[in-house]
Amino acid sequence: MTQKRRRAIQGATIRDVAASAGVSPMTVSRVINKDPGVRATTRAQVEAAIKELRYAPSAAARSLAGSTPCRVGLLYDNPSTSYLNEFLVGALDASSHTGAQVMVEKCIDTESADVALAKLLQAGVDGLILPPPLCEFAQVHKQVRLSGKPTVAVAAGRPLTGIATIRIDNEAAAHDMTRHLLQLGHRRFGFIKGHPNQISSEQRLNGFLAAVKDAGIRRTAVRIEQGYFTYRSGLKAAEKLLSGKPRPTAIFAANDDMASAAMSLAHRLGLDVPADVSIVGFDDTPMASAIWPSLTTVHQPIADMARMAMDLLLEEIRRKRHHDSNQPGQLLQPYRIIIRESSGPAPV
Amino acid sequence: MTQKRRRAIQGATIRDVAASAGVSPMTVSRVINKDPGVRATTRAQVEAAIKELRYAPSAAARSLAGSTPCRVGLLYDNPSTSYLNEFLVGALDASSHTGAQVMVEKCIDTESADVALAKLLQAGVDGLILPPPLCEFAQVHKQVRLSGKPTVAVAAGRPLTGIATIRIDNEAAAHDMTRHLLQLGHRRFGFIKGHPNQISSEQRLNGFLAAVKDAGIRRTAVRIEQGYFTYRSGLKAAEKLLSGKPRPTAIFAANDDMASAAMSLAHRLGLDVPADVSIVGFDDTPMASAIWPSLTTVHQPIADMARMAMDLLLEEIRRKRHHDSNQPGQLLQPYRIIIRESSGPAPV
DNA sequence: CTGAAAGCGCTTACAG
DNA sequence: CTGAAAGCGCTTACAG
Repeated sequence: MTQKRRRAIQGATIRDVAASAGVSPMTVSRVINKDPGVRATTRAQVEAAIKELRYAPSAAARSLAGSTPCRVGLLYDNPSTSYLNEFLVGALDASSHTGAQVMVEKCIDTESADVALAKLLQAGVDGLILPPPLCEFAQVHKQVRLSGKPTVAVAAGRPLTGIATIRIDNEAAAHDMTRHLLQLGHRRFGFIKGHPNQISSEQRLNGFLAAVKDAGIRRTAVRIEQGYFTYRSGLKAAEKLLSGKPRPTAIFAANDDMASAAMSLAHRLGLDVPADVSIVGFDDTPMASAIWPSLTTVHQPIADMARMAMDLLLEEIRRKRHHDSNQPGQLLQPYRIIIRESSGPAPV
Repeated sequence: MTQKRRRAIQGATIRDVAASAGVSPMTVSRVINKDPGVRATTRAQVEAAIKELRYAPSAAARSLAGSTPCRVGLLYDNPSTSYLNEFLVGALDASSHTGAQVMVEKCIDTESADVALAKLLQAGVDGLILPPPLCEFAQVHKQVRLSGKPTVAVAAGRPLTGIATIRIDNEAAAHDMTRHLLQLGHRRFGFIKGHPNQISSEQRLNGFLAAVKDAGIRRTAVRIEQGYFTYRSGLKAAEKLLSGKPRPTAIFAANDDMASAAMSLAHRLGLDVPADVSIVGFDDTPMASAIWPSLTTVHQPIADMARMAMDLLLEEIRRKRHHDSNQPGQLLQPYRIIIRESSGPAPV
């Protein structure tokens, strides 16, 4: 070997990790690819070395060598810009770690979902990631199943057959949030529903209704308005709720965008939040802590869920490749109630 | 060789072309890379073979072998969630088209910018993309220059030596927007400045002041408050502006987040937008069309700028590799004034 | 002006 | 459960 090794600007390689962990490159490769046949202790050592060396597999090498799925299609159509923001950060991050090439397509309605999906499939994606609300459209499911491509649905309302999902327990979260309002003494409620095309909308409403019922509140003290997860729809719904007599002392919106709209309207009507009316949301997008007063809401780990979606998808692709016919993974993530400034004691 | 060659889904390889043209793979490589040192007749033979075999070089192999840059670091620290959203969509898209691996790091302040940058460099990125405001921090510039990595600054205030930039003419845009307000009859103005750590803040202010001055408006009819590009800072600034006597009839905020905050406050004070006060922003983030009334603002092609940043960066990396010492590219993008509902005739 | 050798960082296929 | 060998398709560095 008269030639010396070319520059090492590339950072750590699989060989460095192997040396550091005291195993062969082959074993490192197995860990990266989540091969189950690696002893737990070995895996831990390798993972530690990966972390320490900040090792990121080379996408080029993996795809050259042949195994890695390199293309992941991400199809989105999300009305909430802040939700999407979080999601993309997670997706981009996962893409950089896994070396997968994420191909993004946006669509505006169900019609264009068809076209966009076809486009992704033609580009040769190995699998698909569907953020809400696309992940809940029956038509999209059908097309996805037809394509035979492994798919992960994020924040789907419930487990889906043949499609992996990552979600939280929307009903329990809404129930907990409502209990928070009840504990503050609220007895007259307004609820702004999410888009009817998403199961989670229904689940959030159900959690709310169950908690209210458990507390012995009569249905007449509860007003429900339809929203569509957008700021604008929240504005309309809040208008109806706040002009009703008697006025609710607390409004629970099924996402942060609508809660924020409700707050804006309350201000325009000269109401103080939370002295006159408490307003709470759902998702804990960055907007929740940006606005004033800051929003009490349900925290959903959106970026993490996007990251996990990528990992789960790569796993599914491999499973399918090995003709493993188990049901796709179904991950349930934890949520948290975040109490900020927009909720307070009910006015006397 | 007991092992047989793996599937040939890839189509023709450089070896096939070489064999067909009766030369070595090396010569084919030279032709592909437009190396001038190849005899014309040889080149012609190779090109014919390439055509005949429909040969397309493998991106993965090229990048592995060393010619194509594969890793791009994206360091961000942006207070505006909607701006970032747009930016990431563009970055993710460009990443999928170029096949480059984008490694994302977030930092919270200048201190952590140091750490985050070091992290990216250690991960072996070939170049860096800096969205605002990082692209304007002197300390970040210094560190970037020290690293010697090709870098593209997006939406920097002005051309930077040694760093490629993509930007719009902030001053001209602010000037145009102010003319729009003047044409509507406004004569008393409030202006919410952007973060002082960004040159564009100053430029937007300057454009505004120049237009106001050109129109013969006295400085006493103009109130300027400091903001920091965040919703919260916009709220504070708007509070000062709207409580002043006489009240301005138009407020120009240096970005959409602050404009949106000003609108929220105006509503809280019982003012109608635009009947009592016109409010305009800058950036045209998705928020601008989400809120109500929708926001008149300056459209900046954020996602496109992120996409171009990626292309420009790959070019810079190649330039640097060939020791081409020209000044890095400086791209100026067009802007547009988008007139929506939040601006109207001055109250009489 | 052209080519033979070595290697990029990873994986598949095989062996133990 | 783990590893040694061969190879993915291309390029850099060297030699002629």
